[in-house]
Amino acid sequence: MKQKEQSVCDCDVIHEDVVERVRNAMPDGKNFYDLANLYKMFADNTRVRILWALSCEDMCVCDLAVLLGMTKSAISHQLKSLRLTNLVKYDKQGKVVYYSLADDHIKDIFEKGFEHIHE
Amino acid sequence: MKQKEQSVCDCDVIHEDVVERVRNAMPDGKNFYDLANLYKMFADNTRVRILWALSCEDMCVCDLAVLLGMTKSAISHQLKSLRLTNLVKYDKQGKVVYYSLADDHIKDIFEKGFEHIHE
DNA sequence: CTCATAATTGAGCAACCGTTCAATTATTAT
DNA sequence: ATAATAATTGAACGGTTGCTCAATTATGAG
Repeated sequence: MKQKEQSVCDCDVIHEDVVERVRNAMPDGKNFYDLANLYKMFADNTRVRILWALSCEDMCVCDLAVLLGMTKSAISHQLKSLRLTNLVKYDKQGKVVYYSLADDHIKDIFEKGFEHIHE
Repeated sequence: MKQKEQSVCDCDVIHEDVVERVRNAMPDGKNFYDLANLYKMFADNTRVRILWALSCEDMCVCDLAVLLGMTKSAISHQLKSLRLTNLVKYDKQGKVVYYSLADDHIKDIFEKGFEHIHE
């Protein structure tokens, strides 16, 4: 049995071969960071409903607020997060800002999720 | 222009037809709640790495701790969350508990995620 | 039985997150 | 210019969350 490999870990390796194989196959840390950040956007009840609504039709902040029974401010804050992670884009026409999904294949992520919870 | 439809909302409907259509197509609230909870499990750097590692090979708590450079306690806490949401299952053999993905199609969720961040 | 080790557990704490509230910007209409 | 409205913004508050730490359970070895 081998000594611990990282100072932060409090135990010995039990299956050194397994750990080595998985470690070698493991993508770079940045990938997981980005992946977790992507899923964070789907991990909130408000955001996931906004994204789903936009997968139906483009909508403005007011319409989303009415649809979800929330304030424009709350919706706007969430839309900002979604903008910063490039999940939605916007189109200002006069006073009204129309939001839409940044790319169609975001719907695929929904589908996979719904598939999983309906089993 | 129509009056606000829910007391919590602070504005009028701009596109009544859009809101109506989306509202009618919208799945039940419970679906979004479950969906958000599912994605929450992928929305943390530690959990997403655990899930990915388990998609490679079954592993015990110690191995995961060594692989990720974390304490057994931290890993065990996260595995509990993953157990409670039915994403992983475990198999105790003597003192060692082996964890594995609850079902193979969890990998599909990864694929969709990686597809999106690599564009 | 006693000891070592794998794993779990609960309390506590710091960091993060989502909403509210009030103020502000931008645009249109009068 | 003034008023009204769509939207954004930043601070603040309360709730949640992920890790640490110490204690505990469970199993196997000597």
